Amino acid sequence: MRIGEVAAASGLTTKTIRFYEQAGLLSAPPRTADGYRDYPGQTVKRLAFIRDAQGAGLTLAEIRSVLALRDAGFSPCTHVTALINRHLADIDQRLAELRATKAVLHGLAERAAETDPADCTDADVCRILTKANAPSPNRPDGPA
Amino acid sequence: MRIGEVAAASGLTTKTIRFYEQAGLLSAPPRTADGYRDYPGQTVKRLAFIRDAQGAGLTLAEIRSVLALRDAGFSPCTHVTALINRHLADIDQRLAELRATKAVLHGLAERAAETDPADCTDADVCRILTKANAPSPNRPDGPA
DNA sequence: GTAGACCTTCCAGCCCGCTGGAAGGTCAAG
DNA sequence: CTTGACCTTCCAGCGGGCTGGAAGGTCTAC
Repeated sequence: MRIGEVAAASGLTTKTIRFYEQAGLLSAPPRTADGYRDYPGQTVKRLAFIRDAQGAGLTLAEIRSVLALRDAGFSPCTHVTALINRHLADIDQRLAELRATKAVLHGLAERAAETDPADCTDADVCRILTKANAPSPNRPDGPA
Repeated sequence: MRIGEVAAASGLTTKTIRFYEQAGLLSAPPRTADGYRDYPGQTVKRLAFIRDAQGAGLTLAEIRSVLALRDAGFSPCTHVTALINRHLADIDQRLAELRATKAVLHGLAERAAETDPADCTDADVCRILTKANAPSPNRPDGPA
């Protein structure tokens, strides 16, 4: 099938499909006499897999690694399990960061509510934001 | 003071400071006779403010808008409050997304635990990740 | 013959917040 | 005089996942 059909069947754009090829997620398909890409039907499944894996939060690079294992004849189960666990850990960390930021913002919102704009002088830029990190005993550091 | 001193005092790099100038967060300082940037002492405070605001999760574009208001002689309080509230909303949404992804991954991890690699055939790429082939009877699928 | 739907390639840009490097100028110390 | 620290400019790239456009080839239908 041609790229447009694959696109329609998979819900992606032709651009994205070519991009995936270029990114190593799809191998280059055979070409018709006039140079058009001629995909086997499984490509649609492969793209569906990519979608699923993306939905699970895997990056294209990770998905590529899974596909490469499979393409090389290995069962990627162990690898996939490791990826899943790593992503779970990442997510937990990200959740913690977000919650910390949320707490900071809540504090600021409170402060905003009780701040008189008249107190906000030029020197401070903005009194609401200025001392944000100061009173906190343990600052979450680094723009992660 | 020269850019290096400002960098040392603020904990940023000279690169970053020049970048901030270019990004409109700092106005171009006067120059010494030999063309070096010659910053007033307040710049360090302004940079500290930028850090604080970043710590609160504001983007540089937002911080620029706050600074612009202040520089124009307005009190940015209302604006800042709106930004804070918007960020809180964003964070809640992001938290929800992350939790959803986490749930998906947990489901996958479970499936991984009970999947026999031998069942994982070439056609599937990986049975753990493939949604369509999921034979689990009790998996409510709800993409967030 | 001509429109238009499809395909091809390659290059560029998007967002965000920097970071690195090249190539040069300026100053103080030894 | 040389070394080295500092400063200047400009340009490029990172990661992630595409997306857009230009400029062209090819097929079908009318």
